[in-house]
Amino acid sequence: MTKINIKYLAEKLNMAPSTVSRALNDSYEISQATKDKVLALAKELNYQPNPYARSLRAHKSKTIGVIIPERINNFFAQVIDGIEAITQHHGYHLLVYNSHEDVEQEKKIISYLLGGRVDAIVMSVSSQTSSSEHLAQVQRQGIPIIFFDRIASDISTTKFITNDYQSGYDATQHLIAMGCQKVNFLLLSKEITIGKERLRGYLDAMKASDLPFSEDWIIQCFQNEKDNMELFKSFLYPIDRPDGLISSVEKLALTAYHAIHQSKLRIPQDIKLITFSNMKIADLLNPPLSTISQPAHEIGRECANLLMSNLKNPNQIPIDNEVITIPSKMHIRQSSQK
Amino acid sequence: MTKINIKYLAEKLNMAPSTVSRALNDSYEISQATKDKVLALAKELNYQPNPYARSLRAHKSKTIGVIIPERINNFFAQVIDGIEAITQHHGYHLLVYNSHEDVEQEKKIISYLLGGRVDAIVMSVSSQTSSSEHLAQVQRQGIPIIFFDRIASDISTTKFITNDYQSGYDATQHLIAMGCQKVNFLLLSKEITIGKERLRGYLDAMKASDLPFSEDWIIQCFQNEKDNMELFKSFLYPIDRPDGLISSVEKLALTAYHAIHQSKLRIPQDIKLITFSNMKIADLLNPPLSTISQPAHEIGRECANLLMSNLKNPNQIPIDNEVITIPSKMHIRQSSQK
DNA sequence: TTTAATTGTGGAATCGTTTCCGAAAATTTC
DNA sequence: GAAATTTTCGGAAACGATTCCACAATTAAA
Repeated sequence: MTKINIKYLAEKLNMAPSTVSRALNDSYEISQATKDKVLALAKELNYQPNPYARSLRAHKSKTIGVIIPERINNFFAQVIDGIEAITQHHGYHLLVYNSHEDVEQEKKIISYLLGGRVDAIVMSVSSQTSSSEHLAQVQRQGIPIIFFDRIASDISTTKFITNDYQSGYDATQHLIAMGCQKVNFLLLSKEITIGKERLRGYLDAMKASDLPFSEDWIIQCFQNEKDNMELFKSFLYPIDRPDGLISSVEKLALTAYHAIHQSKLRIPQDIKLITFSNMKIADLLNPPLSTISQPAHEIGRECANLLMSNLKNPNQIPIDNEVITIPSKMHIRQSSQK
Repeated sequence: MTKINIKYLAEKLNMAPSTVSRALNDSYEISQATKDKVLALAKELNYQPNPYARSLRAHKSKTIGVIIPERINNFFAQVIDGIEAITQHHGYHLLVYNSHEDVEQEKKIISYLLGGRVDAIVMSVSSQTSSSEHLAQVQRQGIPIIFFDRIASDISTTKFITNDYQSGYDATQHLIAMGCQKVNFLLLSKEITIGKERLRGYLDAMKASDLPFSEDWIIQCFQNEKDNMELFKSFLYPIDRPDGLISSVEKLALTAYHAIHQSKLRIPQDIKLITFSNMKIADLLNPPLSTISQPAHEIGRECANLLMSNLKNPNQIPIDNEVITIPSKMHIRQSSQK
């Protein structure tokens, strides 16, 4: 099978490669007659330009790198769908990577992307990520990078988050209003910003209430599900167990559901629960699960829109250093009601 | 910012670019002394090879195209995780596309990939896909393509599926054993092979039983959730409603759950239900949902392993035309029991 | 000591596309 | 009808890495 490239077309047409290239790109310098001939043959032979030759020449890859900490997660899947919805129209492709909540993995992925494989990166950092040196390096290479949800605060760029503080506050207040006396907060890791913000909302709401509070109501959870199961059971059995739980991520809430069921406790009679989650079927759970859902698709679209307009601009304007908040929605269901 | 490429390194080191290249690639022709010098400078300046120059030269992109019909779906997410687990070790990158169950979209994606952007494609076809001409074109271009789950039977390549027929048969038999007299089958679309196979299993199990059967027990569903909700309610209200449901895809089962709840029917007392699904939290639903779960991660790994060994081989050996079956597992939960 | 083999390196071509630079050919202007 | 444009196209360089080919320099063999 002979490869059909511009040179081949040029020979067939008895023209110079430059002419063929210009005709294919609809250059004003080429006569309509020539264009027609070239386009006709190109279509007939089903010519497809080599993207790598183009990228090499143009120093643009027309691809965006997307790094997420977890793939089996509705939130991230929706965000990627949102990104793709926009980038597709601009002819961009998506290179998607899963860091599995592992900094080392994240660094490795970043290093792959440093050679110019992508024109920009949009990512949500892993829960382990504390230092952001590897992310700063990306910027030094001149590759635009933006964050969503789990952001690296010390990198100067635009970050898209939801109103994590307010949601944490509201969720806590809601549980208290429903009669909870001892609301615990399930935290995946202290490193990630959203965890911090959501926690801050929880803490302020606790302070604003007349209820007692103890530091050990903040439950520092593990990455591992089994460890968490042990942990949860251990604080569910005692007589002074919590009567309300706020989970900062979906995964922990589901493990909590399992743990509570196994402990023969009833939701919401014995313990009420609300979680941050984009699960679609929260209302099908037993009992229906109260959630705070993030506008995932919109976040993805906003990320992509920002990048597209930045990349379209030939003069490398740095991306604004700002945090854009897109509000979440609280869905009160049975799991957190009286 | 000056770009650090081989030529730049060569100048700094007073060597020829060819020497630098060979040193970086640890060629046997280069002395250790030279290698050391080159590697040292490369590390110091954090040299990153340009992947596009490489791809252009080598006619290899080190990227795999992955096309799925739905991103917000545990099964496909797990498959991609499985693919990535393997390809990563071989230095391959994943370009992921969502066809949104739309053939036209699928064709468009395929056309993007025709220019040599990817070294191979692994995909699950959209439920609308009946003709496979666009897929045949990929092969004619010399790009290996393999399928999983939703396969294109008439394309000569390896396809990974689960024992759809057997699972459909077993699930039907299970419902009958639980006392169902009228088991309906929810089908997303007749076009897709898994739907067909699962349906065939259902039909054979029905035949093998002593129960009556009618063609209209096969419920042809829509893509749209609202339409399906109407449809489901319409057959749930009558007195001769089914007392058992098999759903060929997760989405339909969840809509059915909603419809059944709204119809004030009880699962499993009034109607039993089992579905093909890789949902992790089936046991948290109300009631816990019986599922047939596919070995998604393993399917992904198998796909990737096959491609990696095929791509490693320099002589373009065509991929075997065979169907490999990896068995699913049936998880009986409350929704389908007495 | 001469010849042959080995080792280490440089020069240049190549991958496929785009674009800068020129230069015919066609057209317009005076 | 000559000069000035404008239109249309070809040649060649460039992007960055790899590799074929050539050729010194060194070492081994005769």
